[in-house]
Amino acid sequence: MTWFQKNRKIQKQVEFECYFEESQAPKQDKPKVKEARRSRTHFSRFQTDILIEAFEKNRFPGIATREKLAQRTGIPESRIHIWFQNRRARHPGRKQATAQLSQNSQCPALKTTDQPAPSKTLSSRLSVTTALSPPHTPSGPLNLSRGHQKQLSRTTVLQPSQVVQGRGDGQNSSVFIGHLSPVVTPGEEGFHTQAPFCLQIQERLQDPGESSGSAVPPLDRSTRAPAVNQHFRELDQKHFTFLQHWDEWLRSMLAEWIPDEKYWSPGESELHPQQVQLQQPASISHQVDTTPQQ
DNA sequence: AAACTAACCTATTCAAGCC
DNA sequence: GGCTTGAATAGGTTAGTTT
Repeated sequence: MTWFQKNRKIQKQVEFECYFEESQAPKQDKPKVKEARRSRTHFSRFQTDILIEAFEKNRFPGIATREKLAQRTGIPESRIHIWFQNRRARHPGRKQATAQLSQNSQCPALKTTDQPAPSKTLSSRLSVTTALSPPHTPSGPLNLSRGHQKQLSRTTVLQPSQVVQGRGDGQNSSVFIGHLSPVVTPGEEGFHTQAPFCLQIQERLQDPGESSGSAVPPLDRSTRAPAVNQHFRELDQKHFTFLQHWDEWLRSMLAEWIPDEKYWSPGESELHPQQVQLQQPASISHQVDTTPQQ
């Protein structure tokens, strides 16, 4: 499908370029037959139920899951892919992400099952998300000296879906996928980070490369407070140490990038409660201490 | 390193089929 | 005719491969 899409695009371009030449030349009878649409697929109740069940578990199934679903339902994988695309578009969840973000100034990396699919609007906003290696990755510590600025300066504007879910094609292999995400928005006096930072943790799933619509609760400010999220208490010591190192590292990087502390410091006074309160998916809310540590 | 490619995404639109 | 929803398209991304 991708191949044909691209070739149609190229073909159109060629046709456009040749347009004037052809208009001069005698017309040849070359009827451009557009192939008929694929006939509408009718899903049975049984098939739909399976797909809906899968959708509720995971809005972004990877190829492995799609193929399993294809086997279970007898529907071609390509149709399942389309079905999930349409479903995501038409069942975005309770709230609109963009509205939510603009109102609550939340990190774009935050997304839960109940939140809508990430929108293009979001990526077109001035949302700068940096995806960086952690200071102590499972493969070893990261050298944070100034001599390694190249790595630090690698700033990428990511599609929210990629921030949140990673790739759906099985290419994420790390246990934790973290993103430092200061949401930078143009303000009257320059640029402002709207939240200190958000850290998205994604646990290894049954299919290691696969993403899930249900995000693990983000590391919020409470990780710096005595009342540590229950969720993180449950992490083993190794992972927790890793997170602590990361937290420190992120703040050191912020201090370096944005020397003016008022733009990123988690100082209590600058933050509006709305900016601190983090959304928790209903399914895990019982595990997490969501009380803002004001 | 740059170009290319595959796979993925969202947003939008078209259109079949049901009521 | 309106609504739901599968299919198609446009335009974007990342990551892996090739040149």
